[in-house]
Amino acid sequence: MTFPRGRVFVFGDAADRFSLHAPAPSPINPIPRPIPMSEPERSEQEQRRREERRELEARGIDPYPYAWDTNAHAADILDAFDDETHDPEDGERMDVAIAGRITSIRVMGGSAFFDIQDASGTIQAYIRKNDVGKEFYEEVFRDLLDIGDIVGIEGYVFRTRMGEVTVRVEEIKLLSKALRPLPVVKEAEGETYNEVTDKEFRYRQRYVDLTVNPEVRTVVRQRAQLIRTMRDFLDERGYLEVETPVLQPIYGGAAARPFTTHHNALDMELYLRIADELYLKRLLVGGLEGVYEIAKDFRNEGLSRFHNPEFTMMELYVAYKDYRWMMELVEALIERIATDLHGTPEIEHEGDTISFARPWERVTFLGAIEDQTGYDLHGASRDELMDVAKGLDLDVEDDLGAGKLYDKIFSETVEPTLVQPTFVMDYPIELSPLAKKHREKEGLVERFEVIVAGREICNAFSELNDPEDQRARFEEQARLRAEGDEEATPIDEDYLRAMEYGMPPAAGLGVGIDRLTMIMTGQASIRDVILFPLLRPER
RNA sequence: GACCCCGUAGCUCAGUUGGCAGAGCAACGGACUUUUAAUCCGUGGGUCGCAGGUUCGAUCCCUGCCGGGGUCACCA
Repeated sequence: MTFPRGRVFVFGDAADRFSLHAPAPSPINPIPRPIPMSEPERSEQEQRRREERRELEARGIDPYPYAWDTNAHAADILDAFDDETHDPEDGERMDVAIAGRITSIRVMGGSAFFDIQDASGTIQAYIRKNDVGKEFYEEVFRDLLDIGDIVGIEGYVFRTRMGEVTVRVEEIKLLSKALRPLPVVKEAEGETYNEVTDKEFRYRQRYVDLTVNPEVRTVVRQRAQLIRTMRDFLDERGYLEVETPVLQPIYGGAAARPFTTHHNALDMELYLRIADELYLKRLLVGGLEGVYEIAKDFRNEGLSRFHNPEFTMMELYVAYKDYRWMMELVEALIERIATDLHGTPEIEHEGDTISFARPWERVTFLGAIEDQTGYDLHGASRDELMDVAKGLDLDVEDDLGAGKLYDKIFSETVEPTLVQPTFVMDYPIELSPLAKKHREKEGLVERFEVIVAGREICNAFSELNDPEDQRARFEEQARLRAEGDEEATPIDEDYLRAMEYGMPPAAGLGVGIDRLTMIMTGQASIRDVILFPLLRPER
């Protein structure tokens, strides 16, 4: 605990800008300014609220006190009297202490109704001049408290003439004075008025969005529950949650361009991880058998409603299993997540009913392409793939390799058609430098993706554990890289060294948490499931 | 990266074929002691995203820029 050395009295806005104790900036050691020189002019309402704050202080009321004890949340109180005939004043009086933000005030002379929003929801409060005193009611409550302020109230529960469960205020304490006006959103008969809809406003000022658009909180909670269910599911099976490096000297595990950064003391370039895969599989070498990680990956790519440069991935690796076993696990995992969130494995998504009930349909990569296009691409050469792509009128650049061509053909012709969860199995080897060769089919690997609503949400394979094959695959990647494929991964010698000690056969899985959350919560944009999506800086 | 759309009060939005910038809510003053988008009377509030250009005059027309959204490209 530290105390300010001296109190700086503030008479006007100018005094807010600099502490009297701040050392003068020097060219050698510039002092970062907490508030820019050209502070924007304050609106009438902002000035007004600052005046109210000073008036509160002049009256000896701390506008930012330290704590307030509560014994309930709004939803608890409403739940306790959800029966419309049950009068809270029948029987024992229910005393409550709650805290939250004032979202509406309706003054009617000597009494007033106001709404308090807390984490659980909103409840109405009722305050009377006679209960709290004329001076406090008129000069503090009515004149100095505003919509947006955070308060604590104590009182008892009753039901109004209109039947609304309400807290009769016996004590009210300001807990935080809001110096900016909160947008006021009103609702009646299913209509919402003055709803804050501006996407930029909502993403940049998510704190306001969360207050004025309660459905955002629902998505936040559902995302948390989705991750909790996933973690429970994995823990129940005995898999160990681990953490691997974000800062990596060599990146790998996916086809993507990385972010670079620099470590000063070691004077070395580092990459932010694009996947967890190579480190998690090192742990299989170490004998951990079943490991998973839920973490952020970073890919230096464009933004869209499906792409945020940092995103959350769950990766799981289980020793002695293969991709067929992993399919069963994925079905069980996703079905449980859907059921936990919605009470049923069926969800509504963009007009479709999607059922995650097991078992899901299984198709093969090349089989699905043949069904959609009529082309059998088994054993096709790069040039043949190019001809097919052009025959399908796809927009392809002339220098694309076989892997990219397969990917292009598949994602253009097959992916959009897969609405119900579908396993797509057995990918061309060119697309999958870390997956084990198919035990029967030449030129393919044992890999599957799960496509739902036309989007990939999982990627998994029987993990390649033959160090010599792995080296050959890396060398192929290096060749692609030399040819200009910036997403081809570099050779990771330490990873090969680990594998040379012997990695057990294993099944691996990656699940994109953001995209899974989009589907499970019905959100059309990844920015609606990420609290603070990357935006260009404000100016 | 390309193309299309958008940016007006704290919020939601009108608007000006180029001529003093509007409404509802919010705010402020007043009335009202169980309201329900509370109501009633009154008042104030704007760099019309930014910078140029055209024009007697630009929020409006033109150009560039900034920010956002969408589609495409790339990607998971």
